This record gives sequence, C-alpha cells and structure tokens, in this order.
Amino acid sequence: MIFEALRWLGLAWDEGPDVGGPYGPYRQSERTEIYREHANLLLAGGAAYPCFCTPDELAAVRKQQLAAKTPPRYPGTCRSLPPAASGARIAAGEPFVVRMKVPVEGSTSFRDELRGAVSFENSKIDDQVLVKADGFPTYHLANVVDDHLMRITDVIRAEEWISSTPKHVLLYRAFGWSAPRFWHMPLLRNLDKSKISKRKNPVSLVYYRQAGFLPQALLNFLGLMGGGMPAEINSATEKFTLDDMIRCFEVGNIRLGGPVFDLAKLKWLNGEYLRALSLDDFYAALRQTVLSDAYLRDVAALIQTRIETLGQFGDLTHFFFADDISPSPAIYLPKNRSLEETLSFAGEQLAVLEAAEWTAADLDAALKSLGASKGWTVKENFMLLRAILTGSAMSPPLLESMAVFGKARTLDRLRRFLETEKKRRPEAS
RNA sequence: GGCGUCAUGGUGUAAUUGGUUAACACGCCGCCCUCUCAAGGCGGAGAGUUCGGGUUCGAUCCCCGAUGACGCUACCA
Repeated sequence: MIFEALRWLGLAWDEGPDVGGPYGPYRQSERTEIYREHANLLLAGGAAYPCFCTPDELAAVRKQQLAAKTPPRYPGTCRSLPPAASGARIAAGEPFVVRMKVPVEGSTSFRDELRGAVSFENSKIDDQVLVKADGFPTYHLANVVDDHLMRITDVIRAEEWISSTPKHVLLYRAFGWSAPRFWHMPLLRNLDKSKISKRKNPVSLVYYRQAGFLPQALLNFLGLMGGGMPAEINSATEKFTLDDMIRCFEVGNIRLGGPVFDLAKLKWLNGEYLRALSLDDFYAALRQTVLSDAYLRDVAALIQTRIETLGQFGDLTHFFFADDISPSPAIYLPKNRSLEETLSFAGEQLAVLEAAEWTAADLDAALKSLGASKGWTVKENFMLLRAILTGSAMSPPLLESMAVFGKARTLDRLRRFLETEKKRRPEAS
C-alpha cells in the first residue's frame, strides 16, 4: 500500500523489496538471522547483555520512578550478571531481551548536518532494548545493522529521532563501523503545533488520492512544507514540479521550524493545478478517481434494487461524491439519547473503525460488539453512523457503503464530524 | 520531571550573510466583473520579528539569559 501510494506521487526508488537490488533481502522479517548474528557479536564483545526482567517488573519500577519524580530508567538489574549465570538461565529457556550496555560516564555527540554538533550525556541514555523477547530486533538495532550492511551514507529522518541518535552512534562504535551522516528534518505539525497525527489531519496518501488531490499538487505542497527549495521558487512562485525539486533542492534551504500542515493551502494549490488542466485532462482525472468505472460500478451495485428511474441516481448516492456531509443534531441524534453520550459513542465508533479490517463482515462484528458493550441497540448504533456518513436516515446498506467509500475517507468524515460538533458544543467534549 | 530541538502576521515563507514604510502566498474582509457561486482583477485588516539584556552609529539578522512550543523519555517506530 505504501509502495502504491509513493508510486502514485511519482516517486521511484532504486532498491527495495519490490525491485530487488544487491543488498537484499530488504524485508526486515527476512533478516532476523542477520540481526541475531549481530546481536550475538555485541553480546560477545560485552557491548550488550541479556536481560531477564519481565515487563511487569519493569512497569512496576517505572511507576515508582514516576511517582518519585525521577526519570524513568532501566534499573540495571541484569546489567552485570555474570556471563555464566545468564548463560545458564538462557540454557534453561528463560525468556530474555538483549539490552545495550551504555557507558555510565562521558557523553556521546554526533553531528547533525542541519544543526551542527549535538551532544548527550551518557548517564542520560537508557540501556535500550536491542532484541525483543520474541527474537525480533527493535528499530535501533535493525536500522544500524541495515544501514551499515546496505552502505547507507546519509540517514535523513524526522526530528523525533534526534534523541535516539546517540544510541545509534554508540552501536556503530561498538560494531567498529563508521557512522553515516545524519540529517534530522523538522516535523510536520497539526494546527495546534503537535506532531502531525491522523486524529487531527488526514495523513495517509491514500486519503488524498481518494479525496481527489492531484499527485503533482500534493508533491508540490509537501515540497513547500519540507523546504529545501531556493527562496525565489519556494516563496515567490510557490509552484514547482518533481523535476524542479530534483534540480533545485538544496539542503541549505531547509527551514528548521516545524511547519503546520495547512490543508486550506493544499486545497488552494490543488485547485490551481486542477484549473490549469485542459478540459480533456480534467475529465480524465475525474474518471480516474472519484468517477472511475470501478467506483461507479460499486456504487451502482448498491442502489440498483432501490431505484425507480436512472434520474434518481444522484439523489441516492450523493454522499459517495460529496466532500463534506456534516448533518445537524436533528438528523443524527437518536431519540432518548443526549448529545453528549451520542458524540462520545461516535468517538468510540471511530476508534473501533480505525482498528477494523475493512470488510463488511469485520465492520459488522466490530460495531455490534461495541454497541453491545455500551448498551446501544444495533438500530441506534447503525443509524447514528448512517446519519454521520450519509447525512440521511435513508441510504444503501451501511456496511457495504462504507466498504465502497473506503476506509480513509470514512474515517476522515467521522473525524470531521466529531471535530465540527465539538466546536459547536465545546462543553460537550 | 530529565534531556534535546526550534522560535518573523492566523498559516507557510522572504528580507543583498547588520541599514527595507518588514515582502510574497494561503486564509479572512470589502469592491469590481457577473443570473448565482467560483475563478479572475483591485483594495483592506492583520507581525515591528517571543521577551529581556548586551555588541554596534544602527539589529529580524551577532552574543548571553529567560520564556514558550515541540520532540524523546517503551520488549513503537
């Protein structure tokens, strides 16, 4: 799915699980043996140690530390277990994780290519788990091993990784490898400046494609947000293509402040691209997305049994083609339910749907079990969701409609509904 | 709480690596066009650059401190 989304944007890559390459396998699950060997190397060299503490024990310790207002840290219980003792426990089949043995003294520093030297005191770095009890590596081990073996020269990732980088540097050192260059990019933000999240913004590329954004518009917008384009393009015309980005991108032009993801501006930009299309191209774009044969056929299948004239098609299906529904309480509020409990229940529907497998059967099971546990009848439950999603009490079968409409857009519609109602009644949130 | 990063209108960015009435775009408001709504054209409100100290003839820009925001603080990534 992620590959498909990136391809849609017009982005390609030289190596990967799908295209192959000289440094495979590229799938983490196919590299467990490699990670295990490297973990053993660390264990043998004394840079890591087996830890037998159970998750429960650790949770208890953490709770205490938090209560005492001390930083939550691994207490070091297994750090200096004699090799013979831990060897015996492993032999006895006791489950264990592998932790890295971070030096107690000194500090670890690295150069972030965008900000310069960054330094952390070793005493502030926790003994990170490298291999989980199930034998799978954590990101920390996997990324270092993979990047070295795959000859990665530059690690470009989000700012949230800065705090973990010293651990990675320490790992490179323990292996005797030289570390790559690190570039930490600023984080995209929600309107409230927090790290961008799906609760507050549609973040999946699939959503943007289904909602009818053009890939070149989205790419342009992301380029604007990410920075790196020269000022005369970035802030003067503000419009550029992938080719322009390849040609003009300059790391020196990257701004370090975390930009707010401004959906309104994306929409404007997308409109600009849409209007610039020839009518033929515009029509083609419609037919490829919101009016594709496949989509239209799926929608048609849902209303065939309840239609009398073809002219009613639009009346019966408008919600499949609308961007915003936002029904009023008069439509969505069940009899004998308060606004507050209804909105709260809708919020739980959202949570359940987020986790659901997107098939009618799974949706059915998930929604019904939620309704049962909260004392909502199936009718109330489904009618509420129907109102939110279709803006009406009458619609084609709910679950099938949701399946056709798609997960990304359904969730977005629900989130926007909650957002709108919350704003309307701030005290009910 | 600890550690780290960042800081120009509501949002995204500019401002010849110290000298501008602090610019542009989105958004917002108004006017024009027009059967409506958009688009388009024109205009407007909105920041004195988070705050306080320096350095300097002069700081958005350099230095120090404070504050704020964000991130990390998992057998997540």
